[in-house]
Amino acid sequence: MHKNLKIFNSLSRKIELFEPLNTPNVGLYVCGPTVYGDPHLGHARPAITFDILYRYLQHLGYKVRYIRNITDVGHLENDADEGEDKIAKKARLEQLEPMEVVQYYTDRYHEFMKLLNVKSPSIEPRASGHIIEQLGIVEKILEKGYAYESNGSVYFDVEKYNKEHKYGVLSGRVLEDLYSSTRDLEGQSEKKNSFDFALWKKASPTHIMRWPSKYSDGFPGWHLECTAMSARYLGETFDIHGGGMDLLFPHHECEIAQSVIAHGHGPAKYWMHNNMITINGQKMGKSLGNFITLEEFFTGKHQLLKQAWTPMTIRFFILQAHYRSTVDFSNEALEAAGKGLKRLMEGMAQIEKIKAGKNDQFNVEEWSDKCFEALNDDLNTPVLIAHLFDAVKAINSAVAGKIEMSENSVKQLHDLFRLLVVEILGLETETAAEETSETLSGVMDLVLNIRQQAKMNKDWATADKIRDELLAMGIVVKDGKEGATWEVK
RNA sequence: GGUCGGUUGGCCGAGUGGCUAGGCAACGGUCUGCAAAACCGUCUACGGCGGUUCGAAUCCGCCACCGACCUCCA
Repeated sequence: MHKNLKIFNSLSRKIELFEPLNTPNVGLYVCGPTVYGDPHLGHARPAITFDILYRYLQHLGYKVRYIRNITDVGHLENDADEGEDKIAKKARLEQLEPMEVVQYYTDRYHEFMKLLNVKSPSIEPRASGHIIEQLGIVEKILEKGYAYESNGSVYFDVEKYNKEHKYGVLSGRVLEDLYSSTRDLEGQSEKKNSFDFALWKKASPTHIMRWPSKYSDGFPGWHLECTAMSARYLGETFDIHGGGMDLLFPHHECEIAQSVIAHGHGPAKYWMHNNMITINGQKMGKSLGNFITLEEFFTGKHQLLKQAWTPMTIRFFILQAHYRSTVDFSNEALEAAGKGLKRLMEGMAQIEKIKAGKNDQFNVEEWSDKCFEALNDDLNTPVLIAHLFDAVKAINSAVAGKIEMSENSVKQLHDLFRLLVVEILGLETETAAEETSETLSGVMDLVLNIRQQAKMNKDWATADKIRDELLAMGIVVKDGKEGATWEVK
């Protein structure tokens, strides 16, 4: 019923109505991590952004096949495709088999994604497991004459491609500009032009990750894996291709070129790109060395961090900004996010305590429409969150007896709030209180009863002592009109 | 240098040609034995200069500053 999701398509640079190629099925492909280092805050952004999309599409009733790859080969370290494979390098440094490195960081990635409550994709293919498919595409492109062999490597001929097709449709690049801007990289290259990109790279004698092919013992070029794996699992044309904005050029541009030649058309109907997380106004990234890993956030062990932040605070922090805007990290921003999240989650819990009345001073339907409108508007989570806070205000007022809500409204609000917060935004209560044992709650009832007695006897010393010492143990006592409640901090 | 994007109140962050999100912080009040929580209220911003318009933070132009991409990056 709310099926008028609109998304910003990087290809047209416009907001478009989302219409699947083959309703109710939706194919979604997102570029995953290169597993050669611990996941940092920047990795959390696309994971969470597309997690929201995945969850929301499912909520809308689509059957979604979500592919997020693991890049474990062929990602070259230096410019001009002349560098050393990232994973192989790390492996040599640490005296490990490359696949050990891959396994370790893949596990780490999964571990942290799980903490962030990011759902697993339907399929998580590895580049190294699809060498045959990639070689198949190399073959096709060679056959069609848009690639050339050079010293055992195969390169895509961008200049030739650009004559019949437009290179740069996604990024807005013009080939002529690339001649000048990349001029100084030429020289010892095997490539005809510096902007040609590798489809297959011959491995140097010391290179450990290698596969046989008729061109050479080598490994596939970076852009090829996504073309091969998306085609294999989603078909040659699918609905949405996503990734970070930094992948827009050259990675996604090259994917389109490869696909156009190999399959006769671009891979995806919609392209979506999330913006970067910045730190002091600069992109947080590996190359700048200004990144903070997720583990550091969760433990607080980083010189720039004032304290540890919970996974849900990180998630909420990211969702408070629109995915196409940059979001600037700071302790203050995280602190504000953490407190806001607490208010939101407590508000959700308070719904249970509303005593339904006769009048209805909160229009749930109108509110609900606004919430879905925000989601439909290119996944505008910050606006959705603003609406959620409006509801929190109403909930608190209702609990305080300042406004009335009908029984039906309370029920609707309860269900909708949970749907939006838990199912779609993927926010969960993190307090240990969730796992409160019967024993503890029994003990707490007793303790609070004794305190209540003390209060009635105006024995403030005892009452305060109980409150203060519970606080020291991490249990917050909240006095209310109907007696005290408590929660584990 | 080229291409693209941004500049919003103390901070973070939405947004729209007129009805002026939200969170955090701050201040005042209600409640409370005190406090916390909660509630109510206050704080009215859109880089600069021009232009279009009855009306612009929102559209156009110029300028300034910041950033992304052009090499690996989410």
